[in-house]
Amino acid sequence: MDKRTTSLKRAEQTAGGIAERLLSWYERNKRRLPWRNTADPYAIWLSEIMLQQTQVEAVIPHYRRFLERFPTLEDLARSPLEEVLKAWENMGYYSRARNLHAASRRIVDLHAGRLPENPDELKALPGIGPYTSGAILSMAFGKAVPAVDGNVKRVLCRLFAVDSPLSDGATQRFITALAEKLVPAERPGPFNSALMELGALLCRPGIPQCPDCPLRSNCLGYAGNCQNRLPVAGKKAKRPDKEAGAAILRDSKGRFFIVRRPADGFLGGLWKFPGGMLHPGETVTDALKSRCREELGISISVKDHLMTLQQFYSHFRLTLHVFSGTIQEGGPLSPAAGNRLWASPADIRKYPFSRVELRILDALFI
DNA sequence: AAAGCGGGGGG
DNA sequence: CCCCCAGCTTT
Repeated sequence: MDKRTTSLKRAEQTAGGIAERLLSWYERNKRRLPWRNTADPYAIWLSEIMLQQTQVEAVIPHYRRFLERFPTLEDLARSPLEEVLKAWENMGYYSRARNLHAASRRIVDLHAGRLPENPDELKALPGIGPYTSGAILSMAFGKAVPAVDGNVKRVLCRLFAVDSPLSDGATQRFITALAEKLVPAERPGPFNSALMELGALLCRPGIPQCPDCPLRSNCLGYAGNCQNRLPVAGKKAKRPDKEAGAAILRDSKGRFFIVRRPADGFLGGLWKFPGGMLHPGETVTDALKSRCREELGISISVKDHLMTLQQFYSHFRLTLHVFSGTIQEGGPLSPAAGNRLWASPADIRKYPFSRVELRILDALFI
């Protein structure tokens, strides 16, 4: 019989015992997390979006602040995107905020303000994929569907000694099939949370804490002493180095000239200081003048070097040279006035910025 | 299937 | 330096 078929059969046969021991362990060892105290589908949805590729400890303060600022789905839907991005500031992956906002409006318009309870309608909402759909359905609506995140993939790879690369689509489908066999009809939400909690607390990347594991007797990885080598990762992409310039342009009143980034691109919708990437062989001064000319239609002169910052992003590493400067000609507020403005030191932190701009403001004591 | 998309924690 | 993190969307 096919190896994966055997594993699926094994999953089906052992599912009951696994769920029982895992849930028992979970009740005794689970962390107290803010989103575990609510039954509000909106709050659960919000937590799952925030937790995408983001560690629990980093999410907690943002989650509390966000719910305080937008207590209900309706509050979120009727607020401007700018305020949602401000609440998302410093969390990264800002498309999550844009999608959350867009989805909230769609839910109000098409679903009477309530999150839909079927997978197809959920996954049709922007920002909700297979994992988040499963998490909402099981945790908010009690449906017996899996929620397969990075933790669950790692746990199941070890539990069933899956040694094919996780980057492979077929492996991912197989893991999901295993999870479907395991998720119980009773308490599917806590079961999914428990599987993730096991991955976060014991079955961690690298060397897992097998002696404490409630599923050790079921674990084929432990039995074969290959748990430390699983899961098998795919190949990783190298991050290129990039260089950019930013110009701090102030008017006679001391206000800062800031520009809003395009809505759907890198750090989309957030504000920045004018400037951009250096082309090969270009000096910072030339790049600043050219990018301001090309993107804003303004002519600037570049004065003093203020600072140089390094910022790491998911797919490249940026060195950002920050210079002061002045606007020579070209009315900065026309024609695209909606995407550029003068911000006073008292007002500037009301606009959403990414991490690197916040570091510049900090360094300038603004 | 691969790339684009942030920021932070930990080894 | 590396890895990983309660992933999704676009190409």
